Amino acid sequence: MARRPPNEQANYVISVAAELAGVHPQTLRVYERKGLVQPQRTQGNSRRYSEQDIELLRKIQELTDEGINLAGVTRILQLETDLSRAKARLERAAQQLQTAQEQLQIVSTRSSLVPLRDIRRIRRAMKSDALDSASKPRVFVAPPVTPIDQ
Amino acid sequence: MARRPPNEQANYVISVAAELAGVHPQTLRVYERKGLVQPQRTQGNSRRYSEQDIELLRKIQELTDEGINLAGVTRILQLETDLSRAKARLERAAQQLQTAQEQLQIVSTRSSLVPLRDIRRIRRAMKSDALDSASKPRVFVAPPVTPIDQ
DNA sequence: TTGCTCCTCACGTCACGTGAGGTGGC
DNA sequence: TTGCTCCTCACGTCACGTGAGGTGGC
Repeated sequence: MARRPPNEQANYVISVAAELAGVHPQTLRVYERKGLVQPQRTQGNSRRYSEQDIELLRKIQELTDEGINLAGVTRILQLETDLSRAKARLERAAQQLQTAQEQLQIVSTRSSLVPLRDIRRIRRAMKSDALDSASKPRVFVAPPVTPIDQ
Repeated sequence: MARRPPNEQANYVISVAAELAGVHPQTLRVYERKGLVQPQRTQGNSRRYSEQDIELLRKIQELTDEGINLAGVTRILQLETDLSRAKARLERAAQQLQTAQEQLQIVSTRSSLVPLRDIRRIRRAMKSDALDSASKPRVFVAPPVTPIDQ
C-alpha cells in the first residue's frame, strides 16, 4: 500500500474514476447525489476522485453486484467500519491482557521486599503506628529471582 | 426477557406471526423462500413461528422500512451478529485485563515469600545446587499486607 | 361449512442504472 | 472545433410486496 497524505490528492476525473471502478459515469453522479461518495471539485466545478474514493466505489460495486441496494450499502459500510474498529480494539485488549498476564507471572514469583538492613527503621514505624500483632512485620527469606526486564 | 428452552416452542401460525411482525402473511412466505426465516412446520405442513422468529421478523421489518432490500438485510444480520460477538469478546477481554491489572497491583506490593523458620531448609537446598553468590537467598522484612481475596 | 392453511401466478410500485438531450469551459 | 464536463429528465429492468385464484385439512 502506498503512503498517502492526510488530505489525499484527488486526481481522477469522472470518466477515469468510472473506468477504474467499473461503472458508468452517470452512476457516480447518482452515488454522489445519494451521499455515498463525495469527490472533491475543481474550481470549474468538475469532480475529482481520490484513490480512497476509488476504493470506496469498488467496495460499493462489490456490494451492489450481490444485489444489495444503496440503502443497504450505506448501512453495511457503517457496520463494517464499526466491526473493524471493534476488532482492532479487541486485538489491542488481547495484547494488553497478555502483557499483564506475563508481568503477573513474573511478579508473582518474585517480591517487592524490604532488605533486612531496613528492619530497624520499619519496626520503629510499625511500633509508632500501634498495630496489632497480626500486622507486625514478619521476617522472610526470598528465594533467588531473576531481575524484571520490564 | 423470558427464559427459553434450547429448542424454542414455535407457537404462532402464519397469520398471527404476520400480525405480530406487522407484515402480510404472504410476505412471510416470500421471506421463507428467500431463506431469511425458517419457521418450523407441523405434521400437516403448516408453518409455526417461534418467539425468536418473531423477533427476527421485526428486525427484518425495521431494516426494510429503511429501504434496505433483502440481500442487504441478509448481509446486515450477519454483520450485526459478527459485531455483537466481537463486542462481547471485547467486553470479556477488558474484564480480564482489569482483573489481571488489579492482581498485578496487589502482587507487586506483596511477595511470595518463605517464612524465616524455613531458612535452614532453603539454605541447604541452595547450597546443594551450587548457585553463585548473586543467586544466594537474601533475608528481607515484608511490610504487613492485606490478604489476597482472589 | 367456515376459516384457516398451502401453493403459484401476476401485477403495481419503486429503486437503480443508464441513455438522451442540451449547456459550458478547458 | 473536439471531447470532455455539468445538469435534468425519462425509461427499461428488476426486486419486492401483495392480491387473486384454486387446493386441502383441521
